[in-house]
Amino acid sequence: MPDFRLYNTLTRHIEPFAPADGTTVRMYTCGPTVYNPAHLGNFRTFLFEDLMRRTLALRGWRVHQVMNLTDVDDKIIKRAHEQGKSIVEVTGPVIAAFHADRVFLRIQAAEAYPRATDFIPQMIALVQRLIDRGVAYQAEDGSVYFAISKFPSYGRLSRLDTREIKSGARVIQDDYSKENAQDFALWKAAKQEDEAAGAAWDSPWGRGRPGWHLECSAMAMDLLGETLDLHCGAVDLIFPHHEDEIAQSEAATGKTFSHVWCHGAFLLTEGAKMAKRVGNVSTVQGLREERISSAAIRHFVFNTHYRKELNLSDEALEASRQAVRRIGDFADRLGSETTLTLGGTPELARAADVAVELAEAALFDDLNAPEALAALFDFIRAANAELDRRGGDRSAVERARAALTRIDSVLDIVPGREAPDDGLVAWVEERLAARKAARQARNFADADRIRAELVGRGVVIEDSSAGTTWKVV
RNA sequence: GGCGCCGUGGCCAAGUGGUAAGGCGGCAGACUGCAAAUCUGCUAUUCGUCGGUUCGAUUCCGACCGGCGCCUCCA
Repeated sequence: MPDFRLYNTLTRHIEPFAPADGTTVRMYTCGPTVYNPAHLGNFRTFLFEDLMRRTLALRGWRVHQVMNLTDVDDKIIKRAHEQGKSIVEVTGPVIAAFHADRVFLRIQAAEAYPRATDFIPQMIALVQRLIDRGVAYQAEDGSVYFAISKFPSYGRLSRLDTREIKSGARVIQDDYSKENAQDFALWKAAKQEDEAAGAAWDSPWGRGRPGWHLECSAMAMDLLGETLDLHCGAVDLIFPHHEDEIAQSEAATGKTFSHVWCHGAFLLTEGAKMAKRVGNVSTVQGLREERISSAAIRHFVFNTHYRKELNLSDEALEASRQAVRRIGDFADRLGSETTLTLGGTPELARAADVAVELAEAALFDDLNAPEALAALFDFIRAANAELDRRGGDRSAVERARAALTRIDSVLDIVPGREAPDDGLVAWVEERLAARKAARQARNFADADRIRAELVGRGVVIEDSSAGTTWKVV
């Protein structure tokens, strides 16, 4: 069994990883708050989690991933209020857009996408459990808070246990009801707007709604059990969100909430964190309109290690677009009947084996996708050179195909080829026939004119001894 | 102020205590009628700066410079 290692935020070390039961990884990933379409920064995290689940699968484990959809929170209620809608009316279309973007980016579906509003009873039960254990209390304002003073290991994940608010920190809101400024809300007493937006539920503490941290704990434990193998998110969730999840979960169960915590780094634009409040966001929809392919976006994201900040730029995106073009050409070549007929060499088969071995080793070592990409490109160069030799061995070609398929089962960066419509095919074939005749007559002026005509409609041709192939770009 | 991350060729980006993967771009060559694709060669004596440890540091330690993030609800 190959090693599998992950960087655990809890210990700040790369350590061996395996699911507790030896077969299925139970993984919780913090999903979007659905008040606004997710931006590319959000999706960098979801792509990191996609890389995670695919790599776990490559390693041979089953994956049970849960990603929550936060469909009740301050911003959603505010938006509902502004638009005179209920929170459901606000979140419905945003959730649909999220999945559309997710599918476009080839992010595999998680096993479950629970919505916070569908788990209110479980959340209430969790709050009750915490009150019963004496670690939560209802304050004068009707809200229920978690008393961090009752949870000694609070701050272990974020290492901010001796926190003090100093200049430079965001100013804390006055909240007279809490016993301690650092206590966080489990259950928020309903306000007028909450009721109006359909964001209030009955509870033993009166009408109210769940706090943000509470929902993740309640849903994770309900769907995956009280101890998870893995919990993922972006670095900004380390504090307070994940810290608070640990506190309320472990205070309630007395068990470890998650063995391993993994956090992805930010996507930056113009040197600053991409965020709605900074106003420098790029959306998946926007990139689609610029005709940036999902393969190029995946390459761009996976070309940098998930724990390192990544700057979005046109230059980097263009480089990824070209890199992915090369991968696509190679995939086409490898997949063609002609290539199978011409066959490969023993060296081709060997290169395929080496590529798989190196890519797996890289991915299993804390998801080193950049190194896996390097292995893939080494393979592409070696394989192209070997294919030029027409070794005649079909099995070598099949082995190379299998290698590409295996590596791409994680990266999924072979660009898709949309099947051209029949009309275009007929036209291109007629033009190519005319060009062939012109070339045979050594009338290169006409031949080049036809080629320019094809390029004008986005058709690029490639002559080889085996004939002329074409593709739409 | 506290905690933490980062700084590698024109651009993007891996990496190791023993002398720098890969991609994009560029240059030259092969192939081609010309292209395209592909292949071959070249493109960092050097890894922010200055010290220290070491036989040896880009990799460990310290200082400094520069960039970024978190410090209560932001992926």
